[in-house]
Amino acid sequence: MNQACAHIIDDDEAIRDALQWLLKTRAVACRTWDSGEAFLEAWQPSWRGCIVLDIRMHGMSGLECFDALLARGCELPVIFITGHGDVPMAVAALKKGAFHFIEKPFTDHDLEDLVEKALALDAERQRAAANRDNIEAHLATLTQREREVMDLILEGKYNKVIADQLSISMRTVEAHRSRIFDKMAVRSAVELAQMLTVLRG
Amino acid sequence: MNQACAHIIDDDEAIRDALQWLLKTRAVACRTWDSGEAFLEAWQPSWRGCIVLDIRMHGMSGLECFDALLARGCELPVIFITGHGDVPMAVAALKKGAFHFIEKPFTDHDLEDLVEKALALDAERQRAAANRDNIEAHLATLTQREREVMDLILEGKYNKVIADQLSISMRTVEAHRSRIFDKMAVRSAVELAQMLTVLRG
DNA sequence: GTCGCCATTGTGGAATACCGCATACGTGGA
DNA sequence: TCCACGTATGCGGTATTCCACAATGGCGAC
Repeated sequence: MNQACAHIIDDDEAIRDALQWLLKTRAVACRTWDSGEAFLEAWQPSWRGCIVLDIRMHGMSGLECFDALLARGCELPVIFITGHGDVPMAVAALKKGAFHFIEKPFTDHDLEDLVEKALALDAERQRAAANRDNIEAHLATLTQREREVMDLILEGKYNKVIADQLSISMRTVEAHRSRIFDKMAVRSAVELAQMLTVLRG
Repeated sequence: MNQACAHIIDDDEAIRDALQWLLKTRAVACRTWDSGEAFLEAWQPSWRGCIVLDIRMHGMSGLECFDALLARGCELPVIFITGHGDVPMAVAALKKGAFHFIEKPFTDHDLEDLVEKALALDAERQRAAANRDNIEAHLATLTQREREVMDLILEGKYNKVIADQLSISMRTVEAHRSRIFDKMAVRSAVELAQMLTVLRG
């Protein structure tokens, strides 16, 4: 399930099948869901790809499903499909972060194009997230004390000042500093600073 | 003209007057324009505030005006106003970066609220831009050579390595380094790195 | 209990950064 | 022409970093 995959959520089986067939001919992996509830129950944060979400469904609407996903931290690009145009709805969805909002009828090409772009966006986001995860994994190996020392290093303070501030000896600060650079796989405080501003910026 | 100001662009004088009156009662400074062309000719990059832009106008349409503004680097939040709902148009405008897309009829409160939020967004952007401008102003005082040395410092290299790479002596690198810190108003390479990652991140 | 991890401190020395002062050359403007 | 500025270099001294090695006490896991 770590494969990028277009999730088609629609309560109309005929449409699910049609979309799935369309995307499969374009070599896009698909998975279909017959309701927002079903998708929400199954969804895992590690999933990649995008979501094609029908607005009007029995039970939970597409918009409700979207809201629930956002609340759970799902960042998959969402392409909304709707039968009848509604500008305020489209505006609200996009301002909340939806990827696109398209009205029926649309051409095969329209949807293929949208799905491809959504998948590309997600791939790009995943690359950025992988960077952050990697840095955070390094950070996680630091002990509490090492993190305190690191914070002070990142303020550009001398070991001497850090030692005073933490009421420990300079030697200890040096030992921490050395281990920090080692664990974070950097050679200088400058590299460390750049690494972490990527994380926070 | 450095005052935040809501620019109302509409070829219907009655609407211009109505919107202007509405916003003025809310203590929002306004300026009105009877065409996209007129606004485009007058617009200056230093202007702050937001734009309320009618879609359908004689001559240049609101969307054309928007495209032209984007091409010129205008980043003012744009609130589109349209008489007849058109989802694809709204989606396209928002994906290009428009702030909002609202259909007539709307209530006074709707527009007041949108304009206030757009102004707040612009104010926030201006704060961030002021930061960047400040840093760039410092950067601009650096000589060519100093910038080269700075780039190498930001790669975490020792003065010795920098000297080798630029085929100059370590002493000279030290001199540059000192002036760089002085001009950039920082005390350490770490601060410099953080300053510049803010600029680039 | 023993082992490993963490925080702590220490020694001593080599490498590097940081600072003020002085000098020199070329270029462009007053 | 003289002055300001950017670039480049050097000296001497102090502060700081970086490194390898060694050691102690606390704490949780096996």
